Amino acid sequence: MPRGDDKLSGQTTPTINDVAALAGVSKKTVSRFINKSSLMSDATRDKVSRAIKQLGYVPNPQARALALRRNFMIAMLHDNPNGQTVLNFQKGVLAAIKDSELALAVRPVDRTSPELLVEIEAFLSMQRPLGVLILPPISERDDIVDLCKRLDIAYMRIGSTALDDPAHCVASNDRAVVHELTTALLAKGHRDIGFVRGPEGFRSPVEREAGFRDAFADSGVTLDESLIGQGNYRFDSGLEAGRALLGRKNRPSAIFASNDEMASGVLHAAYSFGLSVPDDLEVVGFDDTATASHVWPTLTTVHWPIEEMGRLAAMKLVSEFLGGTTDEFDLDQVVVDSYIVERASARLT
Amino acid sequence: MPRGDDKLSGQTTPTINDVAALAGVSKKTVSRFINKSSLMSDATRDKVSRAIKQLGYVPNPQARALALRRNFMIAMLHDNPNGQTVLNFQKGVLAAIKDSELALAVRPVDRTSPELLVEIEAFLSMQRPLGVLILPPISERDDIVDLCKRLDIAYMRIGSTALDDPAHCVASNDRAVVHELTTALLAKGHRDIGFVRGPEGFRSPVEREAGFRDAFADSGVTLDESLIGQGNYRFDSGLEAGRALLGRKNRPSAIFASNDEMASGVLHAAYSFGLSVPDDLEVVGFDDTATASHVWPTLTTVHWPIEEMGRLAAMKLVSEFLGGTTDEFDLDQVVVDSYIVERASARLT
DNA sequence: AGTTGTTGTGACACCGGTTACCATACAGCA
DNA sequence: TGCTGTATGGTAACCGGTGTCACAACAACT
Repeated sequence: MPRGDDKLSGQTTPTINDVAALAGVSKKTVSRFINKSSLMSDATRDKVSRAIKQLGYVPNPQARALALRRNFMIAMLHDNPNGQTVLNFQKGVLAAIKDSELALAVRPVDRTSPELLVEIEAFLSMQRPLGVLILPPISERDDIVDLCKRLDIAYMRIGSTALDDPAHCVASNDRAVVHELTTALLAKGHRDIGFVRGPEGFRSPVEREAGFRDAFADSGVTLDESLIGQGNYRFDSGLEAGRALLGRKNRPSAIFASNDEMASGVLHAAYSFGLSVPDDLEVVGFDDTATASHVWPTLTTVHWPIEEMGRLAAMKLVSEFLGGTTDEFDLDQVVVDSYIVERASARLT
Repeated sequence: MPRGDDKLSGQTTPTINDVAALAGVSKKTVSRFINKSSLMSDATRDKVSRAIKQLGYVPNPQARALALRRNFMIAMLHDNPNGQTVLNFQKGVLAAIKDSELALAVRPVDRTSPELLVEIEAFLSMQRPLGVLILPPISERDDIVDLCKRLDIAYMRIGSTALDDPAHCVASNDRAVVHELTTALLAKGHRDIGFVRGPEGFRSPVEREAGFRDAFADSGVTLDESLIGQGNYRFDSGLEAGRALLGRKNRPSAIFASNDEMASGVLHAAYSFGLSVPDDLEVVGFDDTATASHVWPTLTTVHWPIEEMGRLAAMKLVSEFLGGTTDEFDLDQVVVDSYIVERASARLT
């Protein structure tokens, strides 16, 4: 006579109780095993391990979430600064957590909304992620970080410069690489180099601009301030700034745009003036998004390692909870190096 | 003498018990209210409602997840077919669930992996989302859909043509719009029109190609099969196919690439042959991603309403659980219309 | 040998909801 | 008035884990 359970045995997933019963221990002991408690005898560990394997037991994340008051997921908080960028970052994060049981929740926000903090708090206290990855530019906002601390949610800030102690941030060295690139342009003989700045009020544009200015200072070349144009990281702003720069009586011989999208805009501006790139004008960008290799001519740019940063940030965040898999990563690492990618829009050598 | 609770009153979030106590009812009654049970007197409903408002009570999703065996999130399953596309879809989904308490989990998979189904099953049974949005091309796989049914997880398939009953799919009318576009090219006098096909084995490329062929048939023009090149939706394949087409003795006067990325590749091919677009060659793409407006000349393309599809799909999926907010949407809608966007790479009028 | 300290294990309450089932109150009916 | 039926509310068990704490076993001390 079949037991009630039997007809469902294929459907029903084993619980911690089943494992405990099979191993002949209490559920607490199984829980200890799952959480890698050191207070266990090898004999017990073995019994439990065998039972788990035999039943194909997998702990229920919802139950753990309730008991631990944390969901088994990490969240990405961003302000949609650049579509491609977010996607690349996301790719890195997903690569890092692929083999874990974690999910990735994506949460875009609007930094101009007065409700920003309230919305983020609602999201975080609702979903209670294990940790949050905060992308630039909102990674610079201390109020959001304070919120995470108050809610006791781990966080990782992504920036163009270190924003916090090493345990809580991952950064790129924008300033240094822009310095390098600008120096190369100066060494090539360019004197009138236009610069298209990113949006005001955030650090990444400031860093990139600082690298540009540093290079002039270090090379002893005077920077013509009127060659610095304002943009907002978007295509149209690059087009506009490019038109303004190229419309001058003595137009620049090279233009550095703070990101690829604006650099594409500059290319369009150049074409609309009938200029040929790189013969009449050299153009460089920053980010190395797909756009950089799809425009014509292909963009000489800086590879911004946003995907690697995503992977590193996720690893650092997750290592607190999962432990172990830190082999291939130095979790104290903060800076991921950018590097120059030379393509057709500017020859640097 | 302060009670123990008091010093935490600002920190601790109210539970269903607090609401029940304040309203003077049992937690079951509060639960009934939350789940919109009809078996309640107006007086009780009012008491509970007031208490909830007063305490600012929000049901704990983790607890509900455990009891209901469903997590309050929806998942996006995709095979990273095109970065920009996934991002745009994601945008639509997020717009749809913005005001709900749902989270969006993103889960890329590798359709060539032999472990595909196992991985998806692990993910779904682990996270137990309310529903899954399946993007093309894996939306075409019935085994994944069967898996969802078996796990009792709602699903929504996204495709270039209806893939299921109206309750479970959202589609675009690729075939019709390609027909329209091709017809316009033919009407303009083009006879040798190159076509760059998408990857083999999936429906969307087939649909787009079918629209192309239909237009020739309906216009009574003979299609030169050798003008059909194979691509895989990626830039490089467009470049290669473009080179092949343009290297022929009698090169085509227009090329239709099945997506924008390949169309960009075709543009590069044209430049490498010293051809001017649109004067020597007209090029059209498909998707209307950011790339289309960033390349030079800007691409005449088809706006593929992937963002709108994301919004619609999410609304349809979520409406089953949340009810209500269906005002602005026709939830039986399956097809979202694409339309032609005329830019500089081809003039159609 | 008796005391202390350390380590491994289990009993039980708890996380914050939902569901099954039972207990009322009250209306309609004979 | 008593009986039944239907609303409504309450109780306890449950979802599947984790935390606290008591306790047993055993080694290392006086």
